[in-house]
Amino acid sequence: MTQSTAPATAASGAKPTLNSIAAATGVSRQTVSNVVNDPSRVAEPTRGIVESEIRRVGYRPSAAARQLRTQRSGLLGFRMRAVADGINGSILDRLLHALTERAHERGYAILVFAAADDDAEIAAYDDLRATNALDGFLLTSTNHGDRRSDWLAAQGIPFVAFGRPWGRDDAAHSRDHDWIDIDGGHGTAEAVRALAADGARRIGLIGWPEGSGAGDDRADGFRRACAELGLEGDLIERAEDSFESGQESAERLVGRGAEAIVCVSDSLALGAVARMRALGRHDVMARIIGFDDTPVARAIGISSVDQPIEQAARAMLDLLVHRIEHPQAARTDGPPALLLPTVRRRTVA
Amino acid sequence: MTQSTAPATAASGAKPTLNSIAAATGVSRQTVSNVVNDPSRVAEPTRGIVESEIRRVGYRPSAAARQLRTQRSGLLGFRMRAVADGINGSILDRLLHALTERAHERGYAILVFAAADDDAEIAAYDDLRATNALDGFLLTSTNHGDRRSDWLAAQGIPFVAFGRPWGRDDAAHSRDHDWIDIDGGHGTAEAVRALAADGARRIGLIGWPEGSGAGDDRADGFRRACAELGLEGDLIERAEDSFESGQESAERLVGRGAEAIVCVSDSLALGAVARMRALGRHDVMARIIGFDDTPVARAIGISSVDQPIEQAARAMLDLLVHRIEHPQAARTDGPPALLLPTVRRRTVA
DNA sequence: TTGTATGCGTTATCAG
DNA sequence: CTGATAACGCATACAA
Repeated sequence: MTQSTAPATAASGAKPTLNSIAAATGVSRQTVSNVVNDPSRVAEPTRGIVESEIRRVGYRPSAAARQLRTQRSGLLGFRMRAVADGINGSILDRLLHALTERAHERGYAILVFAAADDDAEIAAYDDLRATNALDGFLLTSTNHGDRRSDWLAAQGIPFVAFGRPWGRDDAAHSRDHDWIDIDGGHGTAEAVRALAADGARRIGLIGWPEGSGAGDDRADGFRRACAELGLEGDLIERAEDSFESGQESAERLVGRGAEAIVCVSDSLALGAVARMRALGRHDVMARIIGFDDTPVARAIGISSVDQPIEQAARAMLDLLVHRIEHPQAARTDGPPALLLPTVRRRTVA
Repeated sequence: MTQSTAPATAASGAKPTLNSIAAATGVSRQTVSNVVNDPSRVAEPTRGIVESEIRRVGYRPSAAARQLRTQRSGLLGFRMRAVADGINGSILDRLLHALTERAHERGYAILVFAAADDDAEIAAYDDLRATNALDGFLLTSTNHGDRRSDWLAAQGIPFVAFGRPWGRDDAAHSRDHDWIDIDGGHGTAEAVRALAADGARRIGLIGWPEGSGAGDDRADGFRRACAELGLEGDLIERAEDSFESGQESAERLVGRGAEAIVCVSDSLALGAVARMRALGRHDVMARIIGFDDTPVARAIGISSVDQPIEQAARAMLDLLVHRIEHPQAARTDGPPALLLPTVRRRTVA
């Protein structure tokens, strides 16, 4: 156990290669390659010998050589976005974490890159694909008329989006490409139901400005649930995603008679809670539900809609890896999965 | 402007290569290579022709081929850690964002990988280095007797750490390897000074349990500043990094007579603020300073020590890229830079 | 200044 | 079941 972590770097001199172990075992290089890539093809006496030599010298195939030959890199691209808010902006960081682990399990690694906007992102795709031969891309924050997915699809580059193809919701188009999403509308609807079960009748929503796919979806869920329950569904304020917006919108909503509030983000919820506390409206403060179940919400005790990010990451990788490894395969049947978030109830300290 | 983003994928058939453009321009492949890698070596009539052809067909060198030849990948490794807290855990996410941008500027890309613990991280180094030929690694969260840096140094693999080589603080050892760090002690000291300037005499500290490099450093800075100012320096509580710890420690500190509190993280500060508010101690609440200047602190209005992460990222990349591209170069003179954080004063809403 | 030859480590094809 | 041969795209020494 002198070097449990570094299998065989110290002992040998030069880096082991197919050739070197072929020479050492007296078989052809091709046979060694077969032992590595398709062991069933080589008969037992030989295979054992080669395998043990491979272990002995700690041979690892060269990704570069393999990539040169196969035109595949085992790399997946993920664009880093500037953290907008940081409170719930962390949702994408959680996603990246989860994707990294899942990718590793499946033999892929993730290459992160920076891009200022969607056009820069497309340029980066082009570049990374041409030079580094990335096998596919992981898209986030899709939106109406997203040019990125169009471009990738046109190029025939495998990718999967976290987010629906907004704006092309007829059945035909929704299968335009692989995607996975979380049913935000279901989340806000559940939030409304939870609040109603608490006895609230006049429930308000603090949403994002109209026009964003995810934002409109969450607003729709809110209205749907209100209609179902026979509640007034127009207690809606829309504002950009920030603490301040949460404060102001919340105040406006209680001014309009709201007894409870659903927020489409924890930033907004945090602001709403703060303002309600400041106004002495502890009744409303106890009935605020945020979105994303961020650490802050957990700490403060704000109820929040929890998105199954880990599950989404796994699904994204399943889709993408399948697309990469079976390029010719027909699209999978049925619509892609829409994962369901869960409301976490808490009590503000 | 039909394809501003995809220079030349549509027009040509096969992917352009050195050979193909050599053939097209009637020069040798080597000359084309020179035009790409060392334009000064080729004379004007030729160079212009080749360059325009390169642009025309949108040629991009193959990273795989280049890597196979040069044994360099242009890839830097960064380990993703499980988000401990999320409130200030985001500091590493900020770092990754910044590193990604800086790396891009210098022609490198970042490969993120998952590892459960430091041993797994070392195993990952070994693996990524052997297969993907990563050029170097970016370490975070260094600690006492860090085995990762020892291993990397022993292997002669370029790397740079975000964090000092804790525990080997004699001058000789502090130059063991490249690192960059932020002077946490300076941050807490500044916080103490700011609070003292506000008139506070009995200032408390909520720190992390003894034994972590960064934690002890911040505690030291606190004591140093107290001593300087002639203040009592033993109003210290140490607890794990969480909202709850912040609440409890803060309560204990005011029980011991504290009029103001410095926290080594925003999670702790958030807890402290909440508890002070609950206890009606608005005087203390207004004199709490956190650490990391997270979005939450900004939103709530908690003062916080702001770490110059972007600057650190730039410095890390300077160091690492230099080490990669000039392997033989002597270590730079003088001690590595210790960046100074800044106190951001705010008022809790 | 330009061109020629060779090899980086691997896998695919096809023959034995 | 195994092995010889070729090619992936590039860069580096060296020759012209």
